[in-house]
Amino acid sequence: MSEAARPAETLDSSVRQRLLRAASDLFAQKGYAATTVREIVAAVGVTKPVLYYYFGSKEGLYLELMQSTSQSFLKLLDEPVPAGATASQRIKRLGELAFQVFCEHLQTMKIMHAIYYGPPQGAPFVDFDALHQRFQDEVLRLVQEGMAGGEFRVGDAEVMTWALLGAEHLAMQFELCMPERRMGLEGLRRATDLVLEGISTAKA
Amino acid sequence: MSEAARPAETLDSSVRQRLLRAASDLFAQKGYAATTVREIVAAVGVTKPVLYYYFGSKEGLYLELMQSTSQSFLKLLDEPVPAGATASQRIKRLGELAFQVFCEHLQTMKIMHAIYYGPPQGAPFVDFDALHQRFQDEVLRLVQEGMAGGEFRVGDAEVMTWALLGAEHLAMQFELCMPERRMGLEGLRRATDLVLEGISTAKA
DNA sequence: GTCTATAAACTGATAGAC
DNA sequence: GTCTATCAGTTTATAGAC
Repeated sequence: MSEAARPAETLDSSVRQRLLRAASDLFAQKGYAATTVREIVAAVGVTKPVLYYYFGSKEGLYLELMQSTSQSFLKLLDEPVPAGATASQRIKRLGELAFQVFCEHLQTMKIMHAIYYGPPQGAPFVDFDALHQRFQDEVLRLVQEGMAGGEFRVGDAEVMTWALLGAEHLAMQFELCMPERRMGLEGLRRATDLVLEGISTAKA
Repeated sequence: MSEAARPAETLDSSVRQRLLRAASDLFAQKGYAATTVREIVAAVGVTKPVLYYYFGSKEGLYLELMQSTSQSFLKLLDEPVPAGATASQRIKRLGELAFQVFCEHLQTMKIMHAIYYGPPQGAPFVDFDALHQRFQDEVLRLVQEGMAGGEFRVGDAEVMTWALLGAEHLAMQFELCMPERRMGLEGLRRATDLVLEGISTAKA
């Protein structure tokens, strides 16, 4: 509708976007249950019906946050890879893109982690495991591909996947909880390279 | 007093221990804030004053759980290593012991993660970062030791540490959230070996 | 001291005017 | 699209009986 016709700048500062932003900040800081609809709308400077107009409910707003972030990750899996890329390059590319999406949605990732590791807080169920599994499967597939193509040493592809995902998860956790000592994209690259060198047939 | 003189079996099933166990189960399942003192004592079959006698408060009980688990981890850092052990062997040993402690205190670790990643829930502050940092520092030290001794390739010891810790963290996260697909101690060993082989000068 | 009954406050959510 | 006004359900606090 008219919303789609707006320039991008207007969209980013739209009430809808500002509500999403305020909610993600508050949910991340205080938790889903402890954050009230009143606080969210007050932070944006609008009234409650505006929130219900856009999202139907507090749960709807939460789900919008979760699903939009999940979609950003899932999109990475369907993106076309550069022609002629090696398995190593594809693994690195996927890992880096996922890390960037993670950083762009840092507040939402904080909420996800809090719900995932902690009590549900009354928030509607979201299948975080499935998302994680999709990614793990894709990395496993890429490792098996590289192994079949002679790029990686013959071995247990699952163990190699664990080593690769471990670096990824650690980089994400640092970003979330210890930003002052974070690995950053560059640290993730170097740790991933280290693992990839270890499983590669070619010697650096 | 008399408590110290009791045989170990009696200690494990003492009211104090049963309170700790019940509290860790409830905190892990429902969160610290949502768990009432009433529920804890009801689960053990005692009255509230019993809890206040042993721990002073709900906070005191919580801190006892956190500190006893933290101590189990910190003890690993001070334990004497087998004479003549290589850096690889020391790293593997530390990682495996830490993983075992993690599994033994699984419920408490669940609480730690919930507090660490989520809202404080009114729980008293515990410096989880410091504990994590102590471990990371120790692994880094061992990597540097191995590098100085020619056991590991010359490179960025911090990056190597990240790769090693990544596998450890992933194994712990699986144990916590996806026990049905867990790496287990054996998976951790193999992933750690993979990384260690990659940074070793000796070829397997 | 402990329990129950009730009141006050706050929650997510809605109706209807503009 | 946004507002004012208000809903019903829940939690929280407290007063008062036991």
